[in-house]
Amino acid sequence: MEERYDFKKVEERWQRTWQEKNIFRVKEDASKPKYYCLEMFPYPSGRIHMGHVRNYAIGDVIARYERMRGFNVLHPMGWDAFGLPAENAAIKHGIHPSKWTIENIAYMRDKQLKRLGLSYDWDREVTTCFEEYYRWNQWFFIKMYERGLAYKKLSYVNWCPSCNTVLANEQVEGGLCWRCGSVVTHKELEQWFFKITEYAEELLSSIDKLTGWPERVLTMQRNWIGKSVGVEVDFTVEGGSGKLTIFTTRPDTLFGVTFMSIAPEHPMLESLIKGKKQSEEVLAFVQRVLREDKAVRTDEKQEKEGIFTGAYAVNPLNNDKVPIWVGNFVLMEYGTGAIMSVPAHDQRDFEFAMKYGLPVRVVIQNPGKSLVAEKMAQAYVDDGVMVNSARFDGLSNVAAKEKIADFIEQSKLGKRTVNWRLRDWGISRQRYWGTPIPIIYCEKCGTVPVPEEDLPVKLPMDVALTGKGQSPLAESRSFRETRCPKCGGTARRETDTMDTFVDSSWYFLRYCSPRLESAPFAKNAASYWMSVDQYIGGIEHAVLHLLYARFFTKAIRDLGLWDGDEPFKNLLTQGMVIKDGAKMSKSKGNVVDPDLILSKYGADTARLFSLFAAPPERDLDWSDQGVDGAYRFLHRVWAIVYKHADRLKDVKPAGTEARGNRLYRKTHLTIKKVTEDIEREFHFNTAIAALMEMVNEMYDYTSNEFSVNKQGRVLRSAIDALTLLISPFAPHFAEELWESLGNKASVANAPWPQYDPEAIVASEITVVVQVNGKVRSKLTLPAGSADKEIEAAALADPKVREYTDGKAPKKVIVVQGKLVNVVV
RNA sequence: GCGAGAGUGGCGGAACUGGCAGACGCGCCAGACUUAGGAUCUGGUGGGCAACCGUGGGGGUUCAAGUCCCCCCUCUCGCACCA
Repeated sequence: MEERYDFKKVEERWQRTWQEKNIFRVKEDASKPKYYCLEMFPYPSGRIHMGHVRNYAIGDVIARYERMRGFNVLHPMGWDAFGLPAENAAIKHGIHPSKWTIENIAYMRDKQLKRLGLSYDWDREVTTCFEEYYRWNQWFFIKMYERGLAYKKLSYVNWCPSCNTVLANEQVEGGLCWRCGSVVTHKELEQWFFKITEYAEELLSSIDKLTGWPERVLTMQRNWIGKSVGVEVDFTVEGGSGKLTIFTTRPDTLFGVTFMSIAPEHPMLESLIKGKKQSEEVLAFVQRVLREDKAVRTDEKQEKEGIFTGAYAVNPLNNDKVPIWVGNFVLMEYGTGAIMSVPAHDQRDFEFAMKYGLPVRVVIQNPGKSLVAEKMAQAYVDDGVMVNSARFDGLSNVAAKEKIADFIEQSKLGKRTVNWRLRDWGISRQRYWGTPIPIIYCEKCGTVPVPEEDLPVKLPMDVALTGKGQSPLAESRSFRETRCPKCGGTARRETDTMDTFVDSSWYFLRYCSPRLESAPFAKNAASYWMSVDQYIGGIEHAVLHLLYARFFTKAIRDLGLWDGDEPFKNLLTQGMVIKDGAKMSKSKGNVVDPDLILSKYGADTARLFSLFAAPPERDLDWSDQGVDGAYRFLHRVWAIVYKHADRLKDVKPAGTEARGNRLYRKTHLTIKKVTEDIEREFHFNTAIAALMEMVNEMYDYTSNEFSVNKQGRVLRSAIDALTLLISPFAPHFAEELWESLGNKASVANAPWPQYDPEAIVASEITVVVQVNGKVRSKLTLPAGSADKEIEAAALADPKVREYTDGKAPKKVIVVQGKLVNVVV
């Protein structure tokens, strides 16, 4: 151990040692409990940013802690390596996406991540753009195709004009592209879909099992899936031109229908307006609305507009004749594209009725005060008693919901049904750098999946990328033209590639057996390692990756490949790294480059600071001065250990005989505190604060006359504990101290310290004395003093006497060993 | 509008079941060592001269409230015409 802490030497040395000795290589071991710790793998953009540093530092503390607790820890890392930036770089700089990606990975792995000292089993590295990986994307696709979970249909899709590709619903944020922020347009295209809706019910119901996930992620998923239970009801169109089917979640308001509204795209529109005097006007309205951009039209602030079609529908419950309107707010893709409108009990309908002078009919009476239709200023949407609803009058509307639904089903007027907001997952992308969809189109045989033995369908390397036009793969004749696997005739390949979110939907399973060539993963390995015990990543994936991965896991289960329902048992969503109150971004000029921090302070300081400055789930405010503080702390620890290490090398650590010693007690209190803080929601910031307190105590303890004989053993046990406790946070640093104390094996595999409950018992207690709830004095009493003794001591206290002014106390409250409140 | 989370010193943040508000760190002030200090160590540091006042604001419960209850304000994130 050198006198001065030289982080560069220390970190390089231990990184080399870990690698040479394969300290973090793991394999299945039935004799040990397993722990799977996973951080969301990065996109190889070229450089890591502070968000990555934070994410991996958090994961590494957990992995190292659980390892020391005796778990067999799987802690892998890989690359989400397909995606658009590689293609854009190719277009801009003329470098092949493959070369660009592989060079980025090499830099990020060897020059950045490895410098952070993360305890990964690098032998399990997974790279999704390699054939050995993406062939299994294709294999899953075919398995899903065979089961009807992958299908092709013509559909309106979200189209990003800037990225030149399709986007899934999950990738459109407020009408803008999630990647580049361009306004998303719509296009009709033949698209491949994964039938995620098949799992809608289970994806929703098993959310309740995800007790280790943050509530807001669960809420976001629930909202996204958007289950709504209701009834479909057939209204007949007056004049006999068929049925108009509507969906409602409020069958209890059926008697209050005063008009109907249909979407401008509704297929019945044409027949409804045929021969009506207003048909031209209606068509003009519809065309105007349809020309508007979808994002604009569906903006809530957009004024609700409509026009009467001239046609009427008959309410099957009371035979009322109600006008049919076209509304710009009615969505063709939700429900049936037609709604019944009940202005008395729906605010939107109410506003629409007021605007166009349509009638209001109350069918649910407010039990408090009587509603009068003409005097209503807004819709009444709460529960109440049924009125104006024939034989349902007098029932509570909650009961009537069921009764009316029953009646509708019995009379064959409609049926109970469930509507979902969740749409099937469109996975076709008209881009190059992704997994080719393994489908062949044959004129004779139609759509033919590529046979398993012909996989992978390799991504050709000689495709010209222009960024213009359709799928780049369509430009490659050698790729496009092929033979039909069924009849051998000429055929063409599908030239779209898969959404890269397919890659990340099962990579956690691949880590279980990353080099397996016969299957995506080995069932026994997955049985041992899965599920992921702790998953860590950003909140931005709440409904993208995290929903797709859950879907894939369930589909994989149904393929019989793994016996589990959910991929991630516990989820930690770490906050963003911000600086000067804003997210780090090039345009703001507040980016902190991890490379600079690593060169100036080293990995251990960078890790320590990013864990100390805020609890993991909160945003972290980066502060250069705060980093100095973390750096200083390590130097301070180094200095005190260096000062005593030589003398203490052969000193036995103190045992139970040291109970009662101040530093010994602090040591055990710190072991307790750090352990509990890690266990309790990973509160690393307070755990590190406790370590700082302990170091302050060590300085205090050794500042006066110090004798190795008398105090050395206590100090030795303090330094031992400190080294172990700090090792998940500052691993290189801890290894160096651990070695200097005479240990041969890596601290990474040393057992986590245990505290001695007897050692933390205090011999004296400080009792706070309050008069009328205000702190007036403090008493130091022997531990275990009885309440009566504490009370007597408090009343005898001169300060208390002064404040009670000689009056007899009205009441005295004694909180066991802690506090006395004298009430006068 | 709905849902989730948050408002505590000059700053980042502590306070786990109601019981000393401000742990720990940054910054600042003073001292020591020094030719020097942007190194290190030691001490101090919520406001106010004081009584006292202090956890976004206003009420309440309680011997005791950052913590529990009611009303309101602000900020962040997500969803948002879903019938």
